[in-house]
Amino acid sequence: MEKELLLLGILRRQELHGYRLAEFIEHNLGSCTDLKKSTAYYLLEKLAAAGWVAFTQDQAGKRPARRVYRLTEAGEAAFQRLLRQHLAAFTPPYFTDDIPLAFMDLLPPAEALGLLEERRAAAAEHLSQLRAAPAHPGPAQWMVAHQIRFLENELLWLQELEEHLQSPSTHPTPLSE
Amino acid sequence: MEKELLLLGILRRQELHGYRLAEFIEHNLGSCTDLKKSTAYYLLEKLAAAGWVAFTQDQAGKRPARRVYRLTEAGEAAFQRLLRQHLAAFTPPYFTDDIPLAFMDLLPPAEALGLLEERRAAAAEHLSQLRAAPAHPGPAQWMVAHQIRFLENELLWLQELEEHLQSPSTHPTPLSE
DNA sequence: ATCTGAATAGTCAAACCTGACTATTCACAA
DNA sequence: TTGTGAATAGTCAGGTTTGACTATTCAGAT
Repeated sequence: MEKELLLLGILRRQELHGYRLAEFIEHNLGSCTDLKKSTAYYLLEKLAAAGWVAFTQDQAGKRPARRVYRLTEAGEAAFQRLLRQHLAAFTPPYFTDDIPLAFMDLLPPAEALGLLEERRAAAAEHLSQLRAAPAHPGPAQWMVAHQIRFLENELLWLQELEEHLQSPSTHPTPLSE
Repeated sequence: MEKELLLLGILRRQELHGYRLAEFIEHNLGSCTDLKKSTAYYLLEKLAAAGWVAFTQDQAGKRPARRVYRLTEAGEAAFQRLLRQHLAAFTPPYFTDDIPLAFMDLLPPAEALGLLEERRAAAAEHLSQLRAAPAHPGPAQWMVAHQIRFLENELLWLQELEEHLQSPSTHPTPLSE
């Protein structure tokens, strides 16, 4: 339900139609969520069916009427409940990028090393993109901060992984001690 | 395609029928992937349609015939290609748990703090579960190691977040400097 | 005045994923 | 030998997500 929570939280601040909402998410939260435009439309209909948002038709000129969504009272209650519930919960994430690590041993160490260096370069690039971002002040601050924190840790981890591949003996194996 | 890569990599080592495959994943990789049994069946059919795996009917007694899947040559080629491609790539993960952070400021700081403490306790619990796991040696070593590394960083980050909530002035705000 | 490409606004079929369900076999206790 | 619960093996309807598509409006170039 986290995506629903996000939509509720945004609509709570200001009423919007689907396109604006999706645009807002893409521009402000693009680095923190994978919610796509078509998913947003889908979820808006679901929220409307649940009575958590309502909409009015906004007929401007001859173009197809836009649905302008706003939070209902039931929606506000749901938002409050979901916010608390999900703030207290911890869900371990799954890293799809980790799957190839399970088969690294099938490659010549030198090749694996080269590929991991590519990966680390991509991660480093991504991190500097994030750091360079317009530093827009807003509710996404903590989300971005966490993402940065995560990436910094990833870079360290990838470096250690590479060091292990270079000289397995002098560097600790994963779960060792 | 990472999930497909995982299935290919497992079938490459040994031919299996759907149930064994799903069981293997659940037991050995449960903490690292969210691949479910029914998804495995779905993907197996997809892989078969693509010609990357083939199956033989294994009729034992009166029970419905089991499909025993094995890697084809095309599957081996695909595996080699996908392994290199995904080992070199970096895909930023999205943390659904971060979404509520965007709305933390709507709660009284004391309440937010309490909820975050719950979250950190859950994360710590999860970490010790992982650490206590049977330390099965296998190809999943690096995946588990990464997960542990990630969780350690998460705990530190949550602690800092809590400290900031307790005394915003003396602890740095997210993107500050 | 008209043309063109970008921005706006949204739809839809197809792909993906999952929980809940069915059905058989097996171990073993009663 | 019969009943019971766990393990085995898989299916399927329904929910979710997405890329690709349509269609309108608008700003500025020609």
